[in-house]
Amino acid sequence: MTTDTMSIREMCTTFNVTPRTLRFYESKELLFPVRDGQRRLFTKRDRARLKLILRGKRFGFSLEDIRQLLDLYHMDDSQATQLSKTYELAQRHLSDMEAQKAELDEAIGELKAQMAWGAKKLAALAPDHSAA
Amino acid sequence: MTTDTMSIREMCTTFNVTPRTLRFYESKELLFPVRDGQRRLFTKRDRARLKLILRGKRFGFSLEDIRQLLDLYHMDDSQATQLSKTYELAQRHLSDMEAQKAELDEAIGELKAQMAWGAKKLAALAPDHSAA
DNA sequence: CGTTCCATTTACGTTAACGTCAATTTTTCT
DNA sequence: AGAAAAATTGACGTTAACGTAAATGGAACG
Repeated sequence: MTTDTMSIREMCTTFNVTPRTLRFYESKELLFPVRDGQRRLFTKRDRARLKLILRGKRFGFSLEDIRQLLDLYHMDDSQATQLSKTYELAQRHLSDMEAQKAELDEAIGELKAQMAWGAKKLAALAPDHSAA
Repeated sequence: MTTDTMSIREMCTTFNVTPRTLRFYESKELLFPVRDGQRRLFTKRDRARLKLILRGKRFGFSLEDIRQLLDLYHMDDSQATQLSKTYELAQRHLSDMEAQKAELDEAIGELKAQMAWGAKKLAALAPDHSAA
């Protein structure tokens, strides 16, 4: 274990984000890199958080939503006063996600049906290429 | 069948959107209400499209993405030249959605695990209320 | 027939999530 | 040491997806 921390460049290539994005997330208190003089060093914790941030984004959560959810993932025993509040927030997000899953399943089914229709149309328009 | 079309107000209450949103979608060519003089009348087709628009939004698709997908859903036989292109777009979106579904399943599992941890902490902090 | 209500158009404002550019340090390489 | 490369801090710009306000125009109602 040479370092255990990563430079901003390493973070960018690893997670495919820009430096600006990492600084922005720090300014929004989503990440807390330590400092080596002026330079940022991202810890394992930052990496874990960033993974969750990027995942949350893919699900359409706002950064502010994500920031609050991260509190649940990284809550330690000392700061457990807000735990209950955070727990409720997580409950709501879980409901959202399960509803989203159900709808996603339905949408996938519908899209597949439409694509079957489209494939049929395509076949009708170009019957020559069927025996390639 | 008294009307078969809906006023902008009816649309708003039915779909829980603002008039501005409907006009905005029309300006972006996502909806095509007919006119009664100046006033918009939304057809059954508009309603079907709006449902898909709102669903797409919930999945994090941009309006431009959605606009192109709507072409697949509402493509008629005459305008089938672009069908192949649209079909490929739909393929990509379908892949995205299935990947999203897989990730969503995983995230739900993780969030549930975290919540179990949180519930345990909560129980440890307030052991008195267990026998209500 | 005047007023009140709803719809329309035009146009500027807003928020989130960064992008981009400039001016400075700070490193790193030779 | 000196030059090039990389990091930092402002600060203004940008895009998407509407919000909001002002002016105008029918129409419905007592």
